[in-house]
Amino acid sequence: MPEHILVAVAWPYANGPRHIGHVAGFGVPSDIFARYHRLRGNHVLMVSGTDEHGTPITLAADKEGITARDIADRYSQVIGDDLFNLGLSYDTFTRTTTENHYAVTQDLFKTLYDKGYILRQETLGAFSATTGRTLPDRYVEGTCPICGYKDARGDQCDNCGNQLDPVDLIDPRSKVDGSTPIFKETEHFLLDLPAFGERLSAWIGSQDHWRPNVRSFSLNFIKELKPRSITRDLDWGVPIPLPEYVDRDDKKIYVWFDAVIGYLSASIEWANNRGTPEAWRDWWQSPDARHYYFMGKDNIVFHTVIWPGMLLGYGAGGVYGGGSAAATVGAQQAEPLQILYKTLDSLEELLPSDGVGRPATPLQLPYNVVSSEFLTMEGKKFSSSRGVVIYVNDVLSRYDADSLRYFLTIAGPENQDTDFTWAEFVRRNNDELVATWGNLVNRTLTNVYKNFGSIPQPAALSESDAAVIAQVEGGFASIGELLAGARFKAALTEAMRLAGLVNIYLSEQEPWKVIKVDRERAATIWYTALRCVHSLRIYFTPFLPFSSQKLHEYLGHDGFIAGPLEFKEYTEASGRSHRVLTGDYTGWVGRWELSDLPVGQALREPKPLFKKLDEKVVEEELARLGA
RNA sequence: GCCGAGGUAGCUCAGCGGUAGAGCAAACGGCUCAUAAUCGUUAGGUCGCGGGUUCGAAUCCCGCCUUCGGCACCA
Repeated sequence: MPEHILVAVAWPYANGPRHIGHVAGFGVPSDIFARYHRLRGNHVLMVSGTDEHGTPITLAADKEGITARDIADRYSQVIGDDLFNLGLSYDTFTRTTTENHYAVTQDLFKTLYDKGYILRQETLGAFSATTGRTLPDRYVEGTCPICGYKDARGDQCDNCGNQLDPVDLIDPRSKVDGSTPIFKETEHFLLDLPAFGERLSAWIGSQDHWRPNVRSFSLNFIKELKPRSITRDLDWGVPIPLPEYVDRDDKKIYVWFDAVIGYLSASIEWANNRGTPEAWRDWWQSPDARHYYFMGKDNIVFHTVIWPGMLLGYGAGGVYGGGSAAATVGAQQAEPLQILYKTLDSLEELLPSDGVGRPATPLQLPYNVVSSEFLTMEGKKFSSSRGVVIYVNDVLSRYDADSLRYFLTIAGPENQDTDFTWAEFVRRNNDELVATWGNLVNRTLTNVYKNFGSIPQPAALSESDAAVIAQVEGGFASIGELLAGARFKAALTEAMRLAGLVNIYLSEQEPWKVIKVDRERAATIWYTALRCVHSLRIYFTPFLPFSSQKLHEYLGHDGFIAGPLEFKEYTEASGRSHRVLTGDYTGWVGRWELSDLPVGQALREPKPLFKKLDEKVVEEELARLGA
């Protein structure tokens, strides 16, 4: 039975281009996972988008004298291009600035508010005297009241390590322009996380299949749950859906609150865009669906505690959870919802159209939260400001996506921090990817193409022929199990080991010698190698989609085993349009199972799958870093 | 400071209660179909330090050293 698998990928923040550490942590792993499950015949929905609200984007905009939307537009484009070029096969990669996302976010907020899970509280906040903008704690600097250190930050003193409150700093100043901040009382909304404490504790405690660090970290975190602020004093965000706030420009929903809702809103957008507006429910309201979230370790609690808390609170309520707009927009709530959405022109189009009568069903909680560690760069932390950074775009402009995907999988930060160095990148590419897998494919295809032109008819298989075939074909089970368990590094290692077995087999059999005396035996040896390559092609497809597609074609097969992605433009009610990264993956032909190697099928002229890199690129890239 | 994760061969990492592993780098040999690719052999570690539990610990517990992450208004 095919399963419904939601692959929910962390939303890259659109205040600049993303570096390879970001795609190493969640982009490539999530894509491998999604492609594997598609090969298994499961119904995969892979969603994400650019995260476009929040203070850093407004600051970047101020710096350039343009609007926050300008910044978000620019980097949403850049990031989308990067993900496309890396071959990340999202069903929908959208943005948090769509009307759809605003509507879903406001529904979540309003529903939680109506249910009493959102509290109101007056707090003291810092504001810039020059711009009137809010200053987050870390953007206020001053003298530490405890140790006297002159450049303490509002949230913490880097000298004595004590946690601070910006109000207590002596001679506070704005980190942005040095002006003295103004402190004033402001009302905020807080998510009542303690209300979910027991349920979260029981739920997390029972998730035995999570990676241990994710589970223990989360369990520890919820020991001391406090209400968490979900609004900010800033003009760039989703409007607060309450009559007294919805039109105000000085207070919006906190970016993290809306960002996690993106998983749901993007699923709904996907369903709408393809003309089946209810289809998202097969993932979100089906108890059999499994949700996998991919992110870096700094985001764990947002996905294991805060978002699940929001989902628990929302339950089967709200416009989306209840199964239909009509069911929840009953007599009592019809009016507030009108106010709620009055900034939108056409609410109806955004709401489910035919869900009336569907039983209220709570939205699904995460099944697994797959968190990665961090990638470092030549031994140092990535830092855009200090120039310790390699942008995805930069790498892809000079090297193949599959080379980068290979490195980020085999040497990525799956279980612990790992280091990217150009020397390792070149070595992994040349000595592993090219030498083991690329070379096996190349020597096999060129020999067969040259000597037979098509897949040769084998005679009876010898014991060693059968043995190597059996070992390689065992990969469907062994590699499949590793992939299903999100153990990507081990899975790729196993695939490489199996490819190596075939190289050994060929060295022992020496078909290039045999062919001079016994053409039929040589044909059998090459058939055996081809049959292994034919299966290995499937194993490598999730990891290396571009080269696997080429191999698929060289073997004489038709159709896409890993086909093209596409951008589509969608226009919403307001008339504003946005670009979505998507693709039609249902027509792809590969299956994660043994398939016949058709004897007599003509091969297409093979070319090397991968490029060997000159050792000089190490020096060149290091020089580029220094410059 | 509190919480958490890591410190294993020259390098990058896997193993996480049962005689120390892989790849690369190093040394030697075979092969020459293949992107001078490949195949084989050898060498290389008191598994951060100190205690403890156990028949047995890299693997569990305690302490210390060290690196990194989180600690509510950066995402």
